[in-house]
Amino acid sequence: MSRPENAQPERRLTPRGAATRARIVAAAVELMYMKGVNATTLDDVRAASNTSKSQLYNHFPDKEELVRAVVAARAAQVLERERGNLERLKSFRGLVRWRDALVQRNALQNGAYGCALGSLASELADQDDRARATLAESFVEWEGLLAAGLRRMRDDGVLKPDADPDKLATSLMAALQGGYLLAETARDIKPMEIALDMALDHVRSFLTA
Amino acid sequence: MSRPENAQPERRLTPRGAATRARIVAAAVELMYMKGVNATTLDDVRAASNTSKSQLYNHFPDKEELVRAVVAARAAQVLERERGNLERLKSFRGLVRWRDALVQRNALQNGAYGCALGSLASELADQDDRARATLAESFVEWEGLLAAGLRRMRDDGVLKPDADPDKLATSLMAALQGGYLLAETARDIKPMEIALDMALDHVRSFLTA
DNA sequence: GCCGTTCTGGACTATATCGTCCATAAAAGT
DNA sequence: ACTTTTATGGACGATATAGTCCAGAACGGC
Repeated sequence: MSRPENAQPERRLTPRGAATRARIVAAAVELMYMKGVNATTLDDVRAASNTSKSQLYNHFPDKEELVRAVVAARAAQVLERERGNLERLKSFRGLVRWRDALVQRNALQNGAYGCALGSLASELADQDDRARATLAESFVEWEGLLAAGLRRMRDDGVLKPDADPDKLATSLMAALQGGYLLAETARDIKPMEIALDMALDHVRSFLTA
Repeated sequence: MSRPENAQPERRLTPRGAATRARIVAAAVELMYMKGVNATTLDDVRAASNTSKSQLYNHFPDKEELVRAVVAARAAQVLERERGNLERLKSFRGLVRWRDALVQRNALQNGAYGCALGSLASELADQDDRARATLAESFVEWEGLLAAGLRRMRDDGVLKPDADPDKLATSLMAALQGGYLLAETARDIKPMEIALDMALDHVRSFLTA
């Protein structure tokens, strides 16, 4: 109650504390991506982050809150990257480059682990409603980046006037997520490429030239 | 070694034993769909199936094997259903009916839990390679049902000769899976409809008439 | 009906995992 | 410099969970 003007930081953090917290979250993000949320124990996180039990519980009241921090961190990270890839999108070639970057990145691990956001969503959506809500917002924002680019293309006359940027963005995102899942399961990038190429073809059908 | 001609049944099962085993698997299938595999405990399964610890371990050496049985059972179930929906597919309208059935079913739970196979795949693909392989085969078979229908359409002149049934099937499956995931996360069927409609539009672009 | 096999109930063990606690160290505020 | 707050290490406790075991009931083959 002493600092009513700022609800966010429950407590003051020294630089050292902030660094520890960041190390914990970074380790948890990585572990939960590779092993899954439920299969990652706090002891795994403690070991990987070179911290101790008291540090974990100093920063997070329980595992659920750590998971939420992981979701928030991962979402911020993915959106940051995608902002870089999409904020200047204004041509079909740009969309192809976007596709290529995602495929290439996923090819490095042969599709393993899937989409950093998608796998969290699949595991958490029916288990933690707050995490689900954050993930839902993140997908909306991600689609929003696509939609904004598509809208620019439409307004520039690259896409026909009847192209619906929002629906196209959702379609692209679904193809991407479905592609990730099939690639992860098959341990083969191919289905992801096919899925994205179909979605791109659909966008292409709205091209003016 | 006494029954080298049949590797499958490790042991004889009485009708009662078979019924118990089926009850265990059915309960586990349901629980793991709703709560996730790792979040489902053997005690949950025991209680839901009205069995005891010894019954669980009489039929499955460990949890991992139960999970594999769950994967196999769910895959068989989904493929059975999809066989019914797709084996007579031979028109675009049939494809639309297929889409509608899936959307309607998923709408009943507002998208919750996602695809019965997809959510298992997401959780298990990087955790149990045998489960992953089974799921990968199941997706291939599911796509195969779609591909067979699309091939019939092409051979009947409904689709143009340059339509690629396999690629179209993979695209449809990716759109379906991505749609499931977005719907599950948003708790809203809409993105699934949009994703499938785009994929159908893509098929439509190969229509002759 | 008898005998061996399968099936069942449930107590029991071992361990993994979450979470608590406290003494001490480090840092910040004044 | 001194006090207060924040950070740390790690022992400890409580519980959840996987897995074992065995005595006895039910069942199938003959």
